Amino acid sequence: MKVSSFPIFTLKGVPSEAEVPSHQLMIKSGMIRKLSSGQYSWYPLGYKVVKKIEEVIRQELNNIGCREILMPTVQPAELWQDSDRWDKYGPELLRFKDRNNRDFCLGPTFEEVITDLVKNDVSSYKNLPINLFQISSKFRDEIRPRFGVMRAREFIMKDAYSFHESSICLDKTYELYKTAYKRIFERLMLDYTIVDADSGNIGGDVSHEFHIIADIGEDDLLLDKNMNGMNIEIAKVKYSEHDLSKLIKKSGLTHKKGIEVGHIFKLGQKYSTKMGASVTSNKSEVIDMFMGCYGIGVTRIVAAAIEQNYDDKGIIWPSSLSPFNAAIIEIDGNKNKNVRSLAQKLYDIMQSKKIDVILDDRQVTFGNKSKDWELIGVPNIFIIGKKESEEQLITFQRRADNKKEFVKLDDIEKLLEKLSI
RNA sequence: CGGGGUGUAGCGCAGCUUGGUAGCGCGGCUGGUUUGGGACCAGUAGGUCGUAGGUUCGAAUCCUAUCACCCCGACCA
Repeated sequence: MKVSSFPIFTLKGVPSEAEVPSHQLMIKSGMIRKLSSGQYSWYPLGYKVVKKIEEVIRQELNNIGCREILMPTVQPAELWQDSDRWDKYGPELLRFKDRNNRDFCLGPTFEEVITDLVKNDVSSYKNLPINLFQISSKFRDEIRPRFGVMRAREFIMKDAYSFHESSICLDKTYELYKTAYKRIFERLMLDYTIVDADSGNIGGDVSHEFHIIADIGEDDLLLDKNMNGMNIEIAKVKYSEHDLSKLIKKSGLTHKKGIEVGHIFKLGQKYSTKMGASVTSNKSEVIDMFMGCYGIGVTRIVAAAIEQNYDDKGIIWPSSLSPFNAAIIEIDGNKNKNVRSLAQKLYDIMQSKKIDVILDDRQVTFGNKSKDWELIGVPNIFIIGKKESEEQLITFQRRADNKKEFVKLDDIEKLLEKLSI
């Protein structure tokens, strides 16, 4: 792609409303713009990162037999009344009426809709287990939206649901998701940990949270040397205040801040019983289905990843998340034909190798382009100016350490292979 | 919802104390010179001063109400 057809909107300054690094950098690099409190539009640059995360999730869930669906964002109140959550969920459930005065809400989560969906089509144990997921916008009228997309009111979440005839089958599937989640966060190259958690509003008895460790995290975690542990919420329930501080001292637990990016629950029969989602077993018994649900905060991961990967110049994307694998900066390409043709040549080579590359063909000075791509955080930057074009060289800058080196054009394919981008 | 704070040009801000009809930097546009680290010169466009009401001859400035946004707490991916 070329910048002439891929608009980027970097800023020199940053709006005063952004406090944490990820929020500032996302605005400054032009990934997002605020529409209203907790609501953001995604420009191509930011949305590409979202898509990369979605694709990893999609692949790993498909690998465990989970299939993608899409459900409506606007949900009828009746379903929520069936599950008893219409009254229990609280004001973060945004409610409104349609023209016929019927009550609706914007979906913050989809247990009701999916249970209703599946119960109408599944009546035999022979159809189970079933695993379905969607990646879609959720709306929660948060008490206090914060830190940009970190805690937004409208956000993209992957939510998966499983249905079983027995708790044993649910247990097995739950472990399957846990493994898939580990693979997802490893592929995204993020520093994460898994903790025992409180299942909160969603319900159920067993749950684990996946956290990205970061100072601005909103959750308090107690972790041992192997980074295993629990959310402090759970610890408070399990132990008294006194026992807790004793336990922390004795077992050498450390207190870290985490950003919750994934949460898996064993729901059991909570929703199936309330909503009448049952199947007939091989012994002709009617059984309420056992359910699990499994969430990943897609847009939150974008912010969390930046919190773990930035310096004073900007974002430093892990290759798994970067909107582009490589950026080519041409210096004065509008006037210098040799520069332009060398840049085009490198661009063609990369395209033929299926490298996701952006060529900066704007009519701005080198300093502007350089600052922009360092800010945007593309891991591999290639610079072509007068010197390079005369000597058939390319300057290669690695964003991680900003070191530059000359590479002969003849050696460029070797370099690209070495970088495996 | 409680506490704190901010609303003036696309962004960052000054002006408000002590009322006199809006300014600076960045950005934008035009022309020219530039292009290896956010260039320079000249010109130019852009503002219901968050909104409504009040006080006054006169309000960005004083008063009242209201809205929006940000930060600290309780909720969550």
